[in-house]
Amino acid sequence: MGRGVEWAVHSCVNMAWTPPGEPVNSARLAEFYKLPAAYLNKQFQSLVRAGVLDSVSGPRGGFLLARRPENITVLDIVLALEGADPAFRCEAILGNVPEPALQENFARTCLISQTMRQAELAWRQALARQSIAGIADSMERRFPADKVKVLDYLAAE
Amino acid sequence: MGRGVEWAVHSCVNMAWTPPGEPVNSARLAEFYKLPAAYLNKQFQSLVRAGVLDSVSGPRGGFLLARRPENITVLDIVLALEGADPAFRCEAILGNVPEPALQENFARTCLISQTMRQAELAWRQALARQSIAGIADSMERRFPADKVKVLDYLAAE
DNA sequence: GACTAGTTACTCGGATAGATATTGTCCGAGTAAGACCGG
DNA sequence: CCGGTCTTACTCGGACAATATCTATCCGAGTAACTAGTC
Repeated sequence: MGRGVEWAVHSCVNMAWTPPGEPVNSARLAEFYKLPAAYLNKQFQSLVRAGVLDSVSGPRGGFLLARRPENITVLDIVLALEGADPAFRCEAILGNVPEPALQENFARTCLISQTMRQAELAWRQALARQSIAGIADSMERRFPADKVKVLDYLAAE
Repeated sequence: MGRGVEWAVHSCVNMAWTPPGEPVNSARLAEFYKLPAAYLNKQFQSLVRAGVLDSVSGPRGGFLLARRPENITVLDIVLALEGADPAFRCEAILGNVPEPALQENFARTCLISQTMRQAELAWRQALARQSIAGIADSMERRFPADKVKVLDYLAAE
């Protein structure tokens, strides 16, 4: 899994903390986390294309959540950055076997493919259960001062 | 996920079908599935290092399951080929933030890392539930003739 | 003081290199089978 | 005919390229804010 996922989730949590409608400067975020600014920017572009973020150009521009944080899941972010295709692609190598009879049987009910799909489904469901709002709320409840500090840092200067 | 996983699982199922103690020729398997022989061989080497397969050198050599197929799960194969490290590596970028107070708080209970770990755990559990024996049995029960054909092809010539 | 036009600086966006992991290939070390020879 | 030795061919094993993907960087297009000038 790409490392940009971690950055993106943290960034989205911060965006959930900022006042709605107010964009967050991506360079400032990168500085905050000591990340390569241009690359973080590139990751955000993928999120914009996926409809997770909106972008604002020009001075005092930046990125902001495209919808309410309750409706953005960790899965949305992962799929936006890693691609929506399943990690396990069944190439149906059993369709290549010399016996035509086997081709039909195997292709229809490839148990391996089924197993992989079930596992990946469980993985996606676990990620889909966690929303950005949920993470942001939990963090805020545990460490109330932190949200203020983050916002101060992003707003300062 | 590497494509070798699919090959390896299919191959292990076939090995579960062959008489115990009898190695399967890897080149013959590759020919059966129309796969690059040398690369399949390379994948098997990883499985040998992981203790999933045993290898037999020399004429009439090949690979065979290192333990009973009931005790080999799909997860074993995936971890052997993809590495046992979790796909999501928490780089603890929150440990880089300028505020020392935040470092401590976040590092201890990084909810994002927790979410990712839970998801991956669910994924692994799903894969660990399926054993090679289970897949082989299901296939055989559904299409009894197939096992015979596969064994014939591998044994022929 | 308020409005408008022009300038400026800032931010996203995609196009462009570099690093890393994956995929694929090749040849040598070791081995077991089979051939050959002698008893 | 049987046993032992030697040769031989076969298979794994790891070292070596090619390719794709991920990571990182740079500069241009577009935009909103700011400035200056005018009414």
